[in-house]
Amino acid sequence: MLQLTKRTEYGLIALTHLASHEGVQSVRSISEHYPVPRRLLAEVLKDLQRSEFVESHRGAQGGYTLSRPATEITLAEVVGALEGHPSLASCESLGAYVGNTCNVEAVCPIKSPIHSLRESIWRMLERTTLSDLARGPRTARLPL
Amino acid sequence: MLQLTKRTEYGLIALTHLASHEGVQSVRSISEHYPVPRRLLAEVLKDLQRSEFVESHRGAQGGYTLSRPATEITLAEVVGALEGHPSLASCESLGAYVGNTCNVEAVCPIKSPIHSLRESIWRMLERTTLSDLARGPRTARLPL
DNA sequence: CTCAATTAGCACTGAATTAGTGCTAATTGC
DNA sequence: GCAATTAGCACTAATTCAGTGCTAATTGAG
Repeated sequence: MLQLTKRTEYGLIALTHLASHEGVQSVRSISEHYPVPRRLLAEVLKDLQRSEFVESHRGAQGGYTLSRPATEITLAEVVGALEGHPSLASCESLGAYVGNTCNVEAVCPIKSPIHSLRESIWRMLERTTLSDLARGPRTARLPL
Repeated sequence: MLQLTKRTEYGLIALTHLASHEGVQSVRSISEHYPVPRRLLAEVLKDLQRSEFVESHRGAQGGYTLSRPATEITLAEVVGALEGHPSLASCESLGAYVGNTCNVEAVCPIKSPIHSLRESIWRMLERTTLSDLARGPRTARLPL
């Protein structure tokens, strides 16, 4: 289904929030701004900490901060960390195709085109940073 | 998971096959060329018939043909028909957002950017036709 | 006119993925 | 000490997806 998972979506929301709000932000304070299951948001932030997109501050008054400038965090990195690099079509990965070539008709007819499609999507994600998202819904003009 | 479903993949393979093979092609004859579950391919072709991408010819010697030139069938149409237009982020569809605006922070910080992301992917799909796929894996240079 | 090949329809099962929750421990400012 | 917070991990429930079973209708060929 050519679409991002909720986790990724929540992750992007959280990161964007961090990008546009100074200081340590707790899960509670972030979740108060968006209609998002707090608990799930917490899980995602833990993931983002493990992937080192954010730094965590434990204890009371704790929370998260971005560990890098928003201009240096690309959507490709975030999406890649939260849901892995997509293969778009299975013929790109393996299974039906042995030794990287279709085992019946020499080469899968759609393999390479689909591959370039994915590459293009990915390049788009690589060109878009958190600060592009943080610019806000009205002014945002993504570099696509 | 930013990736196409098997059904879509099979559909694209079938359509590409039809685009590069003259005359009526039965599910059997198509499936003999690719490592694809015949039965599932048949289901997908039925869908494609309902969406009027192909014309069916019933009875012995029956099968399918493209109902339009391959140059006029875009990936966007096919993907849209087989798996619906992706909303990418759930805040675009509904649920959390009432009346098209986020009910907590006026506007979701990622809504519009995610929206443009999706639009961009979609435009990419709209620029790619079946004949681009049918050009074959080696020569294919998608108009991206 | 019969038969085999084929599409049509539709429901179903099982697997995989995703969404979301429960619980407890560790940390830390106040 | 205590309340707020992150850490970790396991688990359930919901949804989506892949694939199959079965039967009817159609039609060209012999």
